[in-house]
Amino acid sequence: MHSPKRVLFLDLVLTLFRLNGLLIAEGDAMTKGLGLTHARWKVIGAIALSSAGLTVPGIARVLGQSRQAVQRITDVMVADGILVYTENPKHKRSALVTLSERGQETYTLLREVQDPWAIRNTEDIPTEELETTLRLVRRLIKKLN
Amino acid sequence: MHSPKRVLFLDLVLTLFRLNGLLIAEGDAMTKGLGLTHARWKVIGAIALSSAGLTVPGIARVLGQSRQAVQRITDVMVADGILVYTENPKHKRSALVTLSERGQETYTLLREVQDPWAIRNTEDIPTEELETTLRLVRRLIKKLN
DNA sequence: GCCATAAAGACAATATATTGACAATATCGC
DNA sequence: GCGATATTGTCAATATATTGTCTTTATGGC
Repeated sequence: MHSPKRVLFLDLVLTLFRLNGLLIAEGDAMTKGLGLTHARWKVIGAIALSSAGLTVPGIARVLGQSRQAVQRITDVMVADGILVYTENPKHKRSALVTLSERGQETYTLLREVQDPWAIRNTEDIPTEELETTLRLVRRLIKKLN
Repeated sequence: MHSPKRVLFLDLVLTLFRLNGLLIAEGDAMTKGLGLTHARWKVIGAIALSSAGLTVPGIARVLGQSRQAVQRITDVMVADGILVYTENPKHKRSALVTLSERGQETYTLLREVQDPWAIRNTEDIPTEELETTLRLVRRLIKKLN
């Protein structure tokens, strides 16, 4: 059982855990001035990146967490006036979660720190490598579903 | 600011969050019979994969979390007889965290489910792609440090 | 060796996430 | 349409993680 891919894979998994933690810490540091926590900017980011519109369980699937955890944070964010539950034409019970006007302003501010950060982090990385990685990550996700 | 790499990167970050969650869920399902939780098998995995030996803050760095969170779980695992704090020749105060005899047995059982899983998940993925991804992930980690 | 700076353990407060369970409602194959 | 199955919202208990703070000790440059 000395498959080199086995070790490579387990190493990758561990390294992904680490990157995950660092990304969250980085995001929190970056958004400190905006009154956001990672639980919040993750939700905002997921909504913003989705073209179709997302329900609470949909956000949970995209973020890889339990729908209950997402429900909790979206409820708070709706109460805070950042998000709005809007009617879902495709599902009578499960509302679409959208950005309120204030939420959009917050997202604009988020983009102002996030965009330069994203560009800074990728300027010396070939597009091709980013694509390969994204493809592989998606492939792994498909296996785990 | 229509850098395609920007969108690619943000998409990657979100996708990594998702994979992270799925990996944890998968690991928990896989280790259910061993009485392990993800907080525990992550620590065991980190120790096992490190050749040098790790301290509590060292494990925290590898896993990308706070040293306090790791301290908490290692304290519990030492109390449970899975881990042992052993003297650290390189640092007088910060003990090395090692597997007890029972911890090693647990690790053996862990390997028995983990190895087939790792092989199964990579059998149709070229080694080269795994290496590219691991390299890119490491590169991002370095930037975020 | 000395000293400024960094690292580590410890404790507490709080935030976030998982898990399990239940009722209500959608969805989809037929 | 109908009915089995899956999904969703909700509530509660618990586990896990972050953050802030303080004290104690290492570490590394001089």
